[in-house]
Amino acid sequence: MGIAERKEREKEELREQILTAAKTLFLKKGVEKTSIRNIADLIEYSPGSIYHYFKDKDEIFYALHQGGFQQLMSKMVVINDLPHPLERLKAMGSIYVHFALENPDMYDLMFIKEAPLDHVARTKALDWNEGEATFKFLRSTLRECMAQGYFQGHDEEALSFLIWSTVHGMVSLSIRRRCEVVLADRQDTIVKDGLDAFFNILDRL
Amino acid sequence: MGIAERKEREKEELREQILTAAKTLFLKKGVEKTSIRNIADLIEYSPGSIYHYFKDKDEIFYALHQGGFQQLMSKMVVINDLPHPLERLKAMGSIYVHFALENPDMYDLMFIKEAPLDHVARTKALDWNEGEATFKFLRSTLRECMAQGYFQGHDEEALSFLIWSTVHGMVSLSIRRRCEVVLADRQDTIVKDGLDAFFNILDRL
DNA sequence: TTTTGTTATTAAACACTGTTCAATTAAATT
DNA sequence: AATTTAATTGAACAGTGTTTAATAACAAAA
Repeated sequence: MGIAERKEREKEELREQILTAAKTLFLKKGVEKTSIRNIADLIEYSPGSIYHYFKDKDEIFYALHQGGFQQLMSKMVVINDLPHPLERLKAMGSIYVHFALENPDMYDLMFIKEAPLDHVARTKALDWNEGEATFKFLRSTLRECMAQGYFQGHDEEALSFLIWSTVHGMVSLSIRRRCEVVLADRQDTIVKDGLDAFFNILDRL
Repeated sequence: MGIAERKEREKEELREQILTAAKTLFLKKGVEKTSIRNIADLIEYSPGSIYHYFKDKDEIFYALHQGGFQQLMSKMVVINDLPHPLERLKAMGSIYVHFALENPDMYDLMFIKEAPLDHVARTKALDWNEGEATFKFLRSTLRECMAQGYFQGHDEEALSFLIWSTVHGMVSLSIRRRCEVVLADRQDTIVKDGLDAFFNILDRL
């Protein structure tokens, strides 16, 4: 039955086409200003066709945001070369921040926008695998730090959340332009300076 | 010329009516799902009328978000009773977090959504008075801490940004539902636990 | 009191949006 | 060649923010 497989392959191909078109447009204009009709125009199909491949607009951006997590995770692998867990933890922070500042729209989709999580909530899928894997990676690294005597007396889960919040807070204030006016003079360096200050504190903890 | 004044007053009244209608709807349905027509319906005017009082939709929500800052600032005054600057700093953090969790939609508008800052950018008003005042308040409190010997060797501005980022990170991850699945079992307490862990670190710094 | 000028208000229109659906076309199976 | 299945379409629906020409309301001047 090679035909069914070819059809399956063709269907997957168009699905991929829709996704890359959506990504191109969203990186250029943002999620809100990327319409189904825009995507349809770019791949030269009618708007209605899109709905044979995706349930709705949110599903498209949920699929896109999954790719973002793969991208982020692939950048994380380099930390395996670092033997010291605290160095690994700090390297993770650097990679996270750099990823966010280099791919602000993707980061926005992954951690700030409500669209992908709305989709998770609506499909009653109680898990958000992409985000969970990333958080578990942080937790296990922190656990290794604690096993070596760092951060004694702290709750591992709460501290993981606190660390995540700190880096997320810095980049999301930057991405959503809350620094531009409040810290206008050192706009470009404030996130890096904040991260350095954070690392300093982690070292002294 | 009492007539001109009365007209001015009437105009201001309708402006206020639009604002309260917008606030009611936005707290019930969110910014995106609150339309100009919804607001017009509620105050029993035509949609076009709104545009005699506000340039566009963003200007309405910019005005609303200003009210949010007044609300937040009014809650901050109680810290004046605390003589110790570090206690004041921690109290500020608590108030900030509580405000965010009790008024998630307003916090969203003030610190997460792009709408109000888009308005700032478009009107070429290089300052965002509301946000700046709040940040300056944090900075001055931190400066007092440092004057009393706390946080030695740190850059005051960078540390202010780091502290702001930490509390903002926690509440924004919570508001945008990134905790729900990743930390499902302690959803309700994780922000409080994170804040406690943060205070612990500040004490030991 | 009537005319003039200003301001407020409106309905209608424009160009969009996400989404649904009946009709059409295309392709594979019988 | 006829039938079934799947893909694609254009049109429609109900909504969006915003603009604009016409109208109504009202104060000031003649």
